[in-house]
Amino acid sequence: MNLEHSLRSEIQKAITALFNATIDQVQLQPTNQEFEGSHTLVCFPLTRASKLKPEETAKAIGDYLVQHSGIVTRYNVVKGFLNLVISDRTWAETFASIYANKNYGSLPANGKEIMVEYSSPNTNKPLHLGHLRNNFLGYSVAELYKANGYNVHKVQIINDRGIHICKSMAAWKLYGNGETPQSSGLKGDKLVGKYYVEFDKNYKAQAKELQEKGVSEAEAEKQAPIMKLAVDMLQKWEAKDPGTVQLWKTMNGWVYEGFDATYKRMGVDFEKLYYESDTYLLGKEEVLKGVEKGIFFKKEDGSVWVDLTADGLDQKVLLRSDGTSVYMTQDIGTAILRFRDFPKIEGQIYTVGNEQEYHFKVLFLILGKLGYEWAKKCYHLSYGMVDLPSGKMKSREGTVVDADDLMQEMADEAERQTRELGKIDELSDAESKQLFEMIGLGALKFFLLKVDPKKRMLFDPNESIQLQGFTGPFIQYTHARIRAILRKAESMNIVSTANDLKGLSSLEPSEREALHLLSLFENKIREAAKDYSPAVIANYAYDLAKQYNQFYQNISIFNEADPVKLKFRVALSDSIASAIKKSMNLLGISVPERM
RNA sequence: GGUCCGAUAGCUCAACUGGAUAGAGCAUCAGCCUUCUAAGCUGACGGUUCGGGGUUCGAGUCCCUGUCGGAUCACCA
Repeated sequence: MNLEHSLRSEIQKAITALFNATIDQVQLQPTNQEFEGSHTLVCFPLTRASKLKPEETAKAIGDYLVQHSGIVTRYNVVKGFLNLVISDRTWAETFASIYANKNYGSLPANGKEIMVEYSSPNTNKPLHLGHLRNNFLGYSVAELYKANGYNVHKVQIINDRGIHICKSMAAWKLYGNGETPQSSGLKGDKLVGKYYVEFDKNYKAQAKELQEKGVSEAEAEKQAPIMKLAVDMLQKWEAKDPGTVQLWKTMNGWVYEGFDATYKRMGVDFEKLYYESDTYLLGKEEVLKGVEKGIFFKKEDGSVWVDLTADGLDQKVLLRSDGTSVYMTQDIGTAILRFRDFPKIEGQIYTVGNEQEYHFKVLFLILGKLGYEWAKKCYHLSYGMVDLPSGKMKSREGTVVDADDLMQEMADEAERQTRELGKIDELSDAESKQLFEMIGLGALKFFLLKVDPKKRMLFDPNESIQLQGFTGPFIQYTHARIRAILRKAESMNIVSTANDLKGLSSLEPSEREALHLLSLFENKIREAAKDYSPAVIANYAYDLAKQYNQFYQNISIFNEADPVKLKFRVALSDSIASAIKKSMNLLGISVPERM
């Protein structure tokens, strides 16, 4: 039984009976704290049907509901707002049905499939803070769709080819002396990243030197020997030169090993990986087909373009005059390949930063022009940049926050603060370590996910390691607290069944509030997926935990003499712990048994 | 310059998509551990929702306009 549905239908009945009208949009909202009640009907829009003043309309509906619905016990009217008080018996029934439903918080399978792309790094540099937001977001949105009944495929596209990786390769060849992750003790992605920096340093020095000799800036940038080497390697790679391909494979291999370790610690996973080196040729084919069909056009120099002026955009290049593909070409190929691999998906969600909004607008238009119906179901989950207190992250200024380092710092800080509180003496070393990791990552993920994804956000390191207030650890702590209650109940052999709870006669305000929040869980799961926003769940989990703590503070569970109330309180605690756990799991965060 | 985002308490963020006296956390101050975990709870302080017009029963939310930030408009990815 869904309380809100029942209430809405009772209100409809009342409107029909009283005013002989049907209203498609019943405006129901939570009641403000200062008034009695939980649900409020906004009556202003109903005055046209009722032909009464808002207050009179509210009163009429209120009276009707009290007399006929069996849900509402009393009401009050403030201006045009009808504040409804739900009977405790109804609350008890609502809770009994939630408690009996083991799958509460997961909607039934809907037979639909969807694909979520996230992460999608370049292979020349280690992952950083921006990737963390991307990964946590993508992972969470995928989990949200699962909870909404979808079959979800998590994928990424790895940008494994192009000039960027050739730069690392060139620098390694020149200065590497055969260094490997094994010989250096460096993580593979870090090692390759080191040579990317090395490239940049030498490149700049060489270009500067040339300029001092009187070469123009543009020319110097082309003439720098290390750049020539990188470009040469790119051409050799495209020509499948064995030595170059071998080095490319080796260095990318190092990067993947490094990434795997980072992904593992982040707790994200992928069903299938796509590599641009595999998809760019397909994209090229599709573009050439498009030229034949007259969807795209070729210029005299041989370059291929799409004309999007009719859509209010520009002309956009799809193949260079030398016939090589650009970023867009690859993305066309990747998209098509994915729908071949997973024919049942209805669409794709691309988790990519908002600096690429224009790119995806163009991509979806092109796919539509190529005749793919599913282009309409492709969505760019565009998220804002992560700024530091000092401003944007800039690799040149060394302000990039490394993903591995950050996760380690969070775990260390969690350890420091946990030890200081001294509550975990009975845990083994291994358990403790696991707990620090859970808390540190929980804090980090929650910090990055609690903000609306669309908005740019500020990452303040000092604030992110906070474990009090609106944070992941606060919620984890609440869960651990409830688990302690449940362990005690178990040891006292207190077992609650949905049937026991029907005899419940009255509720305390804090119980009613907690129960009300609990009843909103599935709505929140729908809303979060619809808006592609884990922040909805983060806020919900926080509200729920906060409300539980208030209940916990006000009411002593085990001092209750009435056995039905005692059982109810244990059962309510159980259901809330479970909702907290599921919510946090939707964010990719685990919750501990004790902390 | 064109297009698209954003601006809410000292700071970081909410506000159920047009509803009531705009809410949390942090910070500051004052209370609460003999009780189920004080990573908690209660209270105080804190607002011209960037400025100016408009739409209507009602605007932080919609429209116009100005200011300030950001992104984007490559034969880069």
